[in-house]
Amino acid sequence: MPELPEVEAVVRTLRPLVQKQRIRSVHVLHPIAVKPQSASHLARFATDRRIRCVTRKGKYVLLVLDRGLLTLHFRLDGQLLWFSSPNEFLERANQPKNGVHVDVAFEFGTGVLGFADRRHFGRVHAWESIENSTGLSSLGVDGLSKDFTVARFRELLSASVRPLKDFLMDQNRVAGLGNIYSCESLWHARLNPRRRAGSLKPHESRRLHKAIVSVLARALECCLHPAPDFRDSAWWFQGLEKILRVYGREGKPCRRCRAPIQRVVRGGRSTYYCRRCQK
DNA sequence: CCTGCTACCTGATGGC
DNA sequence: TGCCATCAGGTAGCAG
Repeated sequence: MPELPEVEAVVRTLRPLVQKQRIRSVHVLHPIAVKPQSASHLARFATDRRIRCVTRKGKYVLLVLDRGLLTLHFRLDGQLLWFSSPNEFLERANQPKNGVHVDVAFEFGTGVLGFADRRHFGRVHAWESIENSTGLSSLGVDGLSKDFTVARFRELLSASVRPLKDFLMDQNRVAGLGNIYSCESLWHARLNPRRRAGSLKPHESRRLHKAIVSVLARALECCLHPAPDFRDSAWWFQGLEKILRVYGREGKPCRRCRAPIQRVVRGGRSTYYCRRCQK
């Protein structure tokens, strides 16, 4: 459940389920999901704590407790599941027949929240404070926040010599963009992914800022309708493909100028762009 | 400090 | 059908 809009939609769905609830118990079924922390640390930390609020920073979900906080990160394939009772959880989770996969579960008075990721990339961590988490504390300005202004964005761009694509993927500059929405933003802004961040003219950085904001807002709208369904393990965001203009369209005509879309690979990640109209 | 590369895992898909 | 290669929406950790 990767990029910022998807995570935001998850947070909004999760909030009414667990906010103000007390965590009765914690079950770590696959300890790899809490690495490099330990199952006992997470259990000790979270058991009997109340969730003060559910929020988000970049692609991290934050469960702020009455003391400390938990972070959930879905990486590539993680998702949340909701079971209406401990009984339902026991019957459905990690059963050999038709079982849904669960790595970590939090039991509440109203139901059980499962964190699932069969690929075991996703993580659940416990922290005394945000500052204690290197990943969290170094995050840049959130792409959906009010602090993401053109002026701030220009400052960040001018301080970097990296290619725009790498710059946008760097969570420590602007937090929340991943591979898909980086490609999409660059396409909307008509900018070549290889351009150096610091080389943008003022009108170009304004264009890119506007593109990022609108791409994220549009995707979020899409992610909220319909809202995530944690009861259905097969559920996934619908209709995102119809808002994508360039991602995944290698060889197909650019929706602006009809030139074929290029795919280039770096570090195992694909970048899609139009050679003709992204300069 | 910055940058670039690899490891971490599993499942789906497509070519032969 | 089976086998193999490739691909997947991400980040931490490391070397240079």
